[in-house]
Amino acid sequence: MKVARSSLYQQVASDLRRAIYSGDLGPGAQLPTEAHLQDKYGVSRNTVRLALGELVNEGLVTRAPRRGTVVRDRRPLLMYPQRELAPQPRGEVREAFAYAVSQEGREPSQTIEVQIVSPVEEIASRLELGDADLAVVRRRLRFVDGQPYNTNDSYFPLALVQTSEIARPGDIARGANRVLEELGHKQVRVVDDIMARMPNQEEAERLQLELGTPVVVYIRVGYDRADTPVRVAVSVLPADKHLIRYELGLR
Amino acid sequence: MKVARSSLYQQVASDLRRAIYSGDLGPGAQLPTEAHLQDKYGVSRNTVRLALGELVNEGLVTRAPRRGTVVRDRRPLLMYPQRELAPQPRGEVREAFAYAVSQEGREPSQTIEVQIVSPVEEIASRLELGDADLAVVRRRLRFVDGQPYNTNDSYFPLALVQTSEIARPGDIARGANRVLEELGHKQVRVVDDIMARMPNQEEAERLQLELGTPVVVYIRVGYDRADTPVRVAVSVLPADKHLIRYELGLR
DNA sequence: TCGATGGATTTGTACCAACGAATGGATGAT
DNA sequence: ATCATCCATTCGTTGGTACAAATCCATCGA
Repeated sequence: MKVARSSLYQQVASDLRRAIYSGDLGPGAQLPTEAHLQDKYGVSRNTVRLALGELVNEGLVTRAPRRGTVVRDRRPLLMYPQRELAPQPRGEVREAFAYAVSQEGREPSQTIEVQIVSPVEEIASRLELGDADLAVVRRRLRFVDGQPYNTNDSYFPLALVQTSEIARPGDIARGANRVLEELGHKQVRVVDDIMARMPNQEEAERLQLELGTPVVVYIRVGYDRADTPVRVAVSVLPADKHLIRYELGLR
Repeated sequence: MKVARSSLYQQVASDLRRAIYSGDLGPGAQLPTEAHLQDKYGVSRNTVRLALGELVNEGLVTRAPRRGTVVRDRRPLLMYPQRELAPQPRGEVREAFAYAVSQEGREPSQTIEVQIVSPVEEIASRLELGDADLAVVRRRLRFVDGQPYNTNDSYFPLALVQTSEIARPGDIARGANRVLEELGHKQVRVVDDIMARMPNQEEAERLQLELGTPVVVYIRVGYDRADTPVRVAVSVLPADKHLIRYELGLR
C-alpha cells in the first residue's frame, strides 16, 4: 500500500497520513509506538521520528512521552467579526466575545492588561500617529472553558481616550466600542486585514499552541465619522480553533 | 546573548530566530553553514539540523544543498474578496483576479479544468444538493508572473448551469458571475468562511509551497435573490502571498 | 569566448547508540 | 478504599558516522 516516494521517512509519513485522512485513524486514535513503526517498516528510529515530525508539523498529530502519538481533533469555533460592531441584543451588556462564546454554551473569561505605549510602526501608521504620539493598549488573553483561546490587543490614541475608562485598568463590561461612542467617536467604518503564519515563540507559549498550528492574524482598524482611526485591534487566533465568517449583501 | 531554554537545539534556534526578527539577518541573508554552527555552538550536526528545522517550520528560512540556509522574503499581495462581486470598472471584461493582479503591474495567468462531479458532502451541503445531484466544478490554478499563486475551485449546481458556457471547458473572459447573472441567478448575498491550516501533500505540490507555509482556505457561498445557493468557491491561498482585506461600513 | 566537465562544498537522508524526561499503571502503605 | 511511591514504557534530546544529492565554481576544451 506504500507509495514509492523519494525518501523512506516520506513513505512512512505518507502511509500514516493516508490512514488519518481516510479515517482509519480518527481523532484521538493512537498511532503505533515508534518502536513498533521501526519494526513494521524496517527503518531506524530516527527515520520514524522524521516521519512523525512531518505529521506534527502538519498539525495532524500530537506527541507526548508515554502517551504516545495521537491523532488531533480540531474543530473551530465560529467567529463573526461583523457582529462585534453590530448592536448587541436588547439588554445585553457584555462585549461581543463573551456573548458569542456563552451563546455556544461555553464559559468565556479573560485577563486584561492596560498600558500606555509608544506603538510600533505597524500600529502607529494605522492609527495615523506621529513618532511622539502615545497609545493606550488593552491586551487581552481570552479563555474558553479555562483554555487559552486567542489574544486581542486593542490600541487607542492616548489623546482620545486618556480621560476615559479605556485608559484605566480593568474590565469594561459594555465593551470599549461603546465607550468610544460615548466619547463621540463612534466607529462607522472598519478595515479588516486577515493573514496567516506560523506563530512565534511568545505566541505559542501564551496560547499554549501545539506544534503545527498556524495562527490567523486579524487586524481591524476602526474609523469614526470624521474618518479618523480610533482603534486598532490585533487578534491572534489559533487556526485550529477559529473559523471566521463574513456575510456580505450587495446593493 | 543566549537564553537559557530547555534544550540545546532550541537555544540555537532561538538565537538565530532573534537575529532574523531583529533584522540582523534580513531577507535573502545567508545563515552560517551547518558546519559553522556546529563549531560556533559546540554541538553535533543533528542538533544544528533540529534547530534549523524549527526555523523552516516557522516559515522563516529555506534550505537547499550547496545554496545554504537563507532567510525568506515574504510579502503578501493584497486581496479584496468584496470586489469580486462589485461591478468591474467600465469596459473591463476580465474577471476580478486577472484585473486585480494586472493592476499591480504583474502578469496573471491560469489553467482551467472543468468537470461534472458528485460533490463531497462539504460542498453538497453548502449548495443544498441531494445525494444524487451533480455539480459542475471549474478548477483553476492561478499564476502570477509564472509562479503558482493560488487555486480556486468553483462549484455550480449542474441543473442550473448545464446549458451555459460554465459547463463547457475553457476560459470565461467576463467571469462566471456574469454568466450566472445572465441565467437569472445574480448573486445578491455571499457568505465567506475563512480558516487556516497546514497544506496537505497535494496542495503543497500543486502550489509549490515551501515548508512552513500555512494556507488560508477561503470558501464563498453565493446566493441569488431567491436565496438559493448558486456558487461555492473554494480558494486555497498560500499564507505568505496573501493578505485578505475587508472594508465594512456600518449603517 | 563560450560551453562542457569535474571537483568541492553544503544540505539531505539514514543508521546506530545512549541517556533524560514524562507519565500510565502497578504496587504497596495507611 | 485511598493515596503515595516506584517502575516500565515511550517520547525527547544529543552525540556520532556515512554516503547521496544538488549545485556553485573553477578548469579545461572547442
